[in-house]
Amino acid sequence: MSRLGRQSADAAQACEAILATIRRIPAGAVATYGQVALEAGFPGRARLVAYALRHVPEAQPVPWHRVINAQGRSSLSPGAQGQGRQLGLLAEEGVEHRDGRIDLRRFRWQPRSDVPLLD
DNA sequence: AGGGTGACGGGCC
DNA sequence: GGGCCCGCCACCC
Repeated sequence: MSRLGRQSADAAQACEAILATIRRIPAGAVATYGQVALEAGFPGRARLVAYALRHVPEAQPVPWHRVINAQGRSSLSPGAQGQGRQLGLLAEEGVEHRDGRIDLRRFRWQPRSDVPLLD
């Protein structure tokens, strides 16, 4: 198992579900922590997403930079290694920001909402 | 066994 | 718009 440190089997399983959800976020879109939690089956547990993200090995193919907070901002520490890095990666994917703020109305990931529900 | 700490968020004011 | 408070809960002293 990819057990990071010592964490409960429960938490490890939750993290996997969360990372799997994050992998579904397409380039050019972003999702909030709360949104990922909900989509992964853990409504109201945004902090669990933060926890999962904190422990993602860099080598792993998880688009961590596509997860931002509900204010449309990076929750990483200010600086080139934190917010700058995340905003840079997002910019490469076409996600624009004004003074570090991303317009969620434009770039929020909308899982399967594109499915036309014809009446 | 307690208390503190978060890559959070919603509700209020 | 911004700030505060409180719920959340896994982990770490």
